[in-house]
Amino acid sequence: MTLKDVAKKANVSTMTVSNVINGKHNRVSEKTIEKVNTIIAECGYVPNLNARSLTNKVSNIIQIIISSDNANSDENYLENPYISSMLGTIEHELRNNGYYTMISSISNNTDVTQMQKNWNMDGIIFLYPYKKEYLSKLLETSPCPIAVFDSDLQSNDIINVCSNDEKGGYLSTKYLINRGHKKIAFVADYKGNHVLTSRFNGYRRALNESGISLNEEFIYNYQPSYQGGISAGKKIVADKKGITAVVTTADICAIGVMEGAKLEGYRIPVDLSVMGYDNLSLCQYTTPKLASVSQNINEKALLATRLLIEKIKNCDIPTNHVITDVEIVERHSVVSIL
Amino acid sequence: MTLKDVAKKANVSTMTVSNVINGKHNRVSEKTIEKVNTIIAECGYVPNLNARSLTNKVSNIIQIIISSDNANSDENYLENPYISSMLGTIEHELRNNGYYTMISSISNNTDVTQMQKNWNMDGIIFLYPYKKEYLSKLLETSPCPIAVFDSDLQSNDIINVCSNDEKGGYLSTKYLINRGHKKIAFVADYKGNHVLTSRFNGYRRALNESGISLNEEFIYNYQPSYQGGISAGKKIVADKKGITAVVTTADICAIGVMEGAKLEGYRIPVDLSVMGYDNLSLCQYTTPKLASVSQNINEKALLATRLLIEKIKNCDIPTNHVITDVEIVERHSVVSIL
DNA sequence: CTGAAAGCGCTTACAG
DNA sequence: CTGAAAGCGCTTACAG
Repeated sequence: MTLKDVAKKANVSTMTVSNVINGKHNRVSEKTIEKVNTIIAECGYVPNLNARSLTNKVSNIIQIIISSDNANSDENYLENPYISSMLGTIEHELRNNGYYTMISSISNNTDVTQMQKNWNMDGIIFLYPYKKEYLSKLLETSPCPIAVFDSDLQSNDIINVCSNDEKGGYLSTKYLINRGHKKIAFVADYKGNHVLTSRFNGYRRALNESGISLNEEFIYNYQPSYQGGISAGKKIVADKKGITAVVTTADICAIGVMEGAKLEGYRIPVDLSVMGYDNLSLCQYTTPKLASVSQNINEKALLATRLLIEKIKNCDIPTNHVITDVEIVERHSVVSIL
Repeated sequence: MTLKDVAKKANVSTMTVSNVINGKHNRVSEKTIEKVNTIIAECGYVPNLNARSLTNKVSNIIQIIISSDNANSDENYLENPYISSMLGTIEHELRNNGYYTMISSISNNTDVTQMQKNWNMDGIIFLYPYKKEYLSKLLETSPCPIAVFDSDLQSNDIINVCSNDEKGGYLSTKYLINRGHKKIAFVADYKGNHVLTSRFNGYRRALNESGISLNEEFIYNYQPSYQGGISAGKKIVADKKGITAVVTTADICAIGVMEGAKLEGYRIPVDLSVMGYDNLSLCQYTTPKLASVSQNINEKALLATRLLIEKIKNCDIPTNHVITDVEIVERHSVVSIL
């Protein structure tokens, strides 16, 4: 069943059917519109979007790229709740705006342009911060708008929705200081990662502001993963430096820290207060429930999607760079020692 | 840059370029192949798949439908780790086989055929068990193979990968019985849901087999959600029926049961042993770590994807219906009272 | 081994 | 308000 078939049944030209379908009602008489619509409904005619894309050079498909600068391409990135939650929000918003969502989790630095050209994608959203160099190279040749999250690339040609990471680190640390903690550890190998470095800078600012001098010994250079957290937690107990609280950069790492410290005999939060980061739903299921910094993931995803759609439609948007706010979510993993 | 442009540069016909691209090397001389390939590489030519789909009536796009028979369409289904983990595995396998993945989370019983026709999708995978009636209606008109998980629809026209739910309920219950438990609760409003009913049947069989008679009072008809679990946990403590262990049908519910029982003063697992279901990564982060029934989600996803691909290519596959195995994953939420 | 013709299903631009 | 022509970029089927 094609346009032509419908046209034949309605005794009109294909153009008339096309105009009815595309709502160009000023070009067709009321009577014809009705006749054509009846036939369309009867036959269950559905337009072939491949053909439409071919003529229009516009596909209404948005490509979502999931990956990391991690070498391991066999990882299932969607098992990361941060990623999958974003994807869900983005897909929902795209669909509500008449766009189709194609996803592809690619290995490091694959050529995205190829797939973009394959399908005439209208836009691309990267679900992970990519290396600056990679993105800027991509930008040069990309025929469609691109959105990304938390990138350190400074460019007016890319939509970049960032979280206020410095503030996140600051609030997390401040929250502990306000409850009497002075010996506060920071767990993350932040060097070389601008997101983690920003969070570290917030940690430093909060200490500074309260007249607590930064102690290099309180910085634990472990990966912000569960295993990294466990190692850090154990080390913190073993070190016996009088640390009473920990700032982390990931919930999963904070959970590891609690686990590691428990394994060495600490009680949480009595002996050690712990702050997470991301406020994943996970936080409610641990014992004690984990206090965390919320990134408002859904807001980030929505903002990026809406800006992308606007840019596709108008080419021009007021701003490409947005910084979203963060906030503390209180739970039971922190104790006041005032 | 189109086929035509490449052809012009190479001084050959578009057909020759097309044959080179599609690897029909018996139709082109070695020399021509080389010449064409050089030019393709130079210009970075990428075929337009919209055009190809239009002629071939084959798009290489697989549609993944995410939804539930739940009315609430605003829910972010990808926040369900079971769903997102499956999606990740499926996308990975599709990509490795040259297929493109389009996702759409739709509200209840939307007409999927329309989108299928729109893009000439080669196949459809449903990430949630749909109502029998809906699926069988869809099957009648679908022009492409369909795969689904855990459906109660009996049909040879649909790929249906099911978990052995009866065995899951059985193993879970048996595991508790083997550790001396006799008063074992079952938490889930299983009636009307064939998956949960199968698990309940397994629970009943295990009891039967051990000469423990089924006590209707030990069946707690709560939703297998966190909140449902909390309510059940509280009720179990309040009821004072001497229940020492709980079989659930979802990890999240089991976590709720632990929480509810704790809130009423029980210690877990000393006062109450709890079994989860699904073996989500969540299980490792609770206190105590949650013993669970593993569904081998990745295996299910892989099986369905591979069968679908085979069916697309060959039209004929040995079997449409596969039942995957389940197994117990031991952790610390169960104590032996022998 | 090579290529001219016709067509996939749609839309733009134009003529009436 | 209506429609015949041409084209989007590719491939199948055929002729040489």
